[in-house]
Amino acid sequence: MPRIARAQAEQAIDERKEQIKKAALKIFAEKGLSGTKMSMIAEEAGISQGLSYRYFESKDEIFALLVEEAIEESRNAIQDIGKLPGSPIEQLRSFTLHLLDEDHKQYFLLVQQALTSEGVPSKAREAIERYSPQDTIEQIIPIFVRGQQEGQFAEGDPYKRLILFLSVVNGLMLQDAKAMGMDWTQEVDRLLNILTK
Amino acid sequence: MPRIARAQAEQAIDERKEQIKKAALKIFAEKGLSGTKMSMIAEEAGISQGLSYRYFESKDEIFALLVEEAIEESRNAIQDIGKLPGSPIEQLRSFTLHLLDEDHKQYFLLVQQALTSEGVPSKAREAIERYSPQDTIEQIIPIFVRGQQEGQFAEGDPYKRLILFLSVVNGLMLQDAKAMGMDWTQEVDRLLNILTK
DNA sequence: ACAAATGAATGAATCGTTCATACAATGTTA
DNA sequence: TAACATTGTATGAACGATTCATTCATTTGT
Repeated sequence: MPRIARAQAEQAIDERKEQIKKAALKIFAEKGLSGTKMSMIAEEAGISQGLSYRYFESKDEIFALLVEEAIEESRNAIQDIGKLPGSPIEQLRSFTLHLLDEDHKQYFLLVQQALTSEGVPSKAREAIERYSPQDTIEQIIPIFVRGQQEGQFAEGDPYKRLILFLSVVNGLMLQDAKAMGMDWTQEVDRLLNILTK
Repeated sequence: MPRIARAQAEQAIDERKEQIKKAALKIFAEKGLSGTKMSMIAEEAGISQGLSYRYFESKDEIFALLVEEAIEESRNAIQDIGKLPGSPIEQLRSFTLHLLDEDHKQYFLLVQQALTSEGVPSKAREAIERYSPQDTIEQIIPIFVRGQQEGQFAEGDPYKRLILFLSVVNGLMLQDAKAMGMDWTQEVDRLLNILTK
């Protein structure tokens, strides 16, 4: 077989894999591990029932793979936040908008699902334990504290404030995912009012 | 059988029913219809697998019964809100605290589950259609509008604002139900910042 | 020819529901 | 009061319908 054809074939395979993963991510994020049926993924991807198994070993493999990617993504998103330009409020604002952004939203929700579901594959469990969302909060705390020192943010326990805030964001995403697709990105400033004074 | 003994027996039956319903409500609110197994209800109630069926026809019957009760509750809670003393903010504050109150929280979540689950028993579906949470918002809108006129609340489409607010409250409850039981009631004023200016 | 794709078929697991059995409380008889 | 009978309550193992991940015989496209 010629090199070129082989390379093309491999690329086609990768594209299919991506297509399936993208569909799976959407459903997993919304419905959780046990709530997602392979048939749903197939339908979302526009392929037949069985085809996923040409590209992946099992449902669990897909889930674990996505969780690992989600964590990787999350890690990247957070590393940058402190280096963003602007005041603490603007930094948090960018970060929140980033979270609410379609792709990241799904990753975020996926990790939530992995945290609250039963029977999560061990591969995924380990990945989460290695980098828990607890760490997310601890990364953001310095920004919040700086905001307090500069007088923009309300006083009080930063940890508790941020938990509240992230819970709200999380809840909003879930709500959004289920019910009508309202666009909350316009309302981020209202949400930030929870933190400011 | 003497009157007295019979009356006692009937009361015992009612108590058992309540015990089972209470357990079921807790689990249904948290896990939804299909997420709740009869075994979970039994465990929560501290009884054996099969006993629920001496007191209820089926899982669906229990669910539908609870949904009807929840709607009844909800209707009552909302009727009063306009008559509460104080400014619009204080009225909304009372209302929110009321929602977050343990029992009502579970009813509130149950209705949400009924709204977003598949395969909801027709009895429950009809009850919800008769009195949807849409109405909840419409009942609250006058209060919000008054708040806007008096300058306490931010400008903008009241409907959208309240959807946002209730979504946030809802999300918080779900979060709360899943993760550690943090007490958010202290944070209600922060949440109300979403609505005020 | 051959890989890609299909979707019906499989079979294991899940879970609502039932049922044979045990138990406790009350009633009956002597 | 003691022995027995009766009734309603509770258990948890077993049943059977259904669901769903996975497989595979077949078709499609190149």
